[in-house]
Amino acid sequence: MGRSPCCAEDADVKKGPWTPEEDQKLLDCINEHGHGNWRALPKLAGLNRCGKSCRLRWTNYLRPDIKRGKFTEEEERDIIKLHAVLGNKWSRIATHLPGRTDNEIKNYWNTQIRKKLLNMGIDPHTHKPRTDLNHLLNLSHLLCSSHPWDTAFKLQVDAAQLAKTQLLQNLLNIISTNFASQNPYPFQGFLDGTSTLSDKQLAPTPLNITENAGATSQNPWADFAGGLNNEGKLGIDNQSLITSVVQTENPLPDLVSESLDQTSPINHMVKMADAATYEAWEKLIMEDDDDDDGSCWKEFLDLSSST
DNA sequence: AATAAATGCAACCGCGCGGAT
DNA sequence: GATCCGCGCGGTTGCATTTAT
Repeated sequence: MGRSPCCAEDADVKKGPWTPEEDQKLLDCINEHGHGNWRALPKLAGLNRCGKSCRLRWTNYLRPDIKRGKFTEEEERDIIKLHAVLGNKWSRIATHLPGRTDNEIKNYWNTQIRKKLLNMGIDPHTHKPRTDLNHLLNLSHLLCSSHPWDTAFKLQVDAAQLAKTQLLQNLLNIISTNFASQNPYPFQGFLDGTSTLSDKQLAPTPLNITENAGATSQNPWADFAGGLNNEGKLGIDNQSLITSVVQTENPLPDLVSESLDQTSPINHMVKMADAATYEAWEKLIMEDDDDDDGSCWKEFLDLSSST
């Protein structure tokens, strides 16, 4: 025979929100006896609750090391980076964010980050650009003709902000171009040195903001230098931004998707990847984050929330 | 001010893994 | 080796609060 059933099978245990009295009982009990055996704990604490419910209350709310309050930008970046490698492994992600619970991170992802990524044109499942045309059209619409800076306003708009917006638009152009040519990894060339973009394409070219703002470029990089300085050179913010974007795309293995095609070879590879591989990627990402000033995600998230 | 809709979050549900019997 | 269950996890639900109309 195995063990006896948990929670005394359909016992009339209380469910729903915890009262302060219940919290105190649970705290007192754990302080006195620890929480080695969740099943036995409710009885020990004098609680009419399932052990599972007690464990959840402790890990998600009562634990003394839980950090309360809003997520910082750094935490947000870490979550995004880790999610790109680990997928919805919230508990694994939580191990890199001291004081945050998996439940809290999961909720934050679903309510905040997910929306931001979608607004940025990034698929939150794959961390790759969204390819549906409707979205690209909507984003382009937002960035271009219908935007308030269509007329005199654009003469006054902050040049750096405009540069960022144009950069995003150009990135979308590149992405859509590469997708159109069946290239699922638009930044792969930067990784292996076989970039399909020439130095000429990458080089900044002068741009008349008043004429070109909102125009759709045939060459994705041709008017990349929007918002540049008087010499027509790319501003340092944009240089670091594009570098960050490329670097952020590069270090990752095939990204984890929640909706992987079960028959695809890639999915098979993902399944076969051993835990050590992912741990190595986790480590790499977190180390990379130490060296990174975080400008990439911050810029993107700021930009996203301002549109 | 009243109501509806949207949002955020705590808690529950169900499943899989691994250990105990 | 087979069976059973504790535990932890990810997904989902439901309620309270906030925002929009």
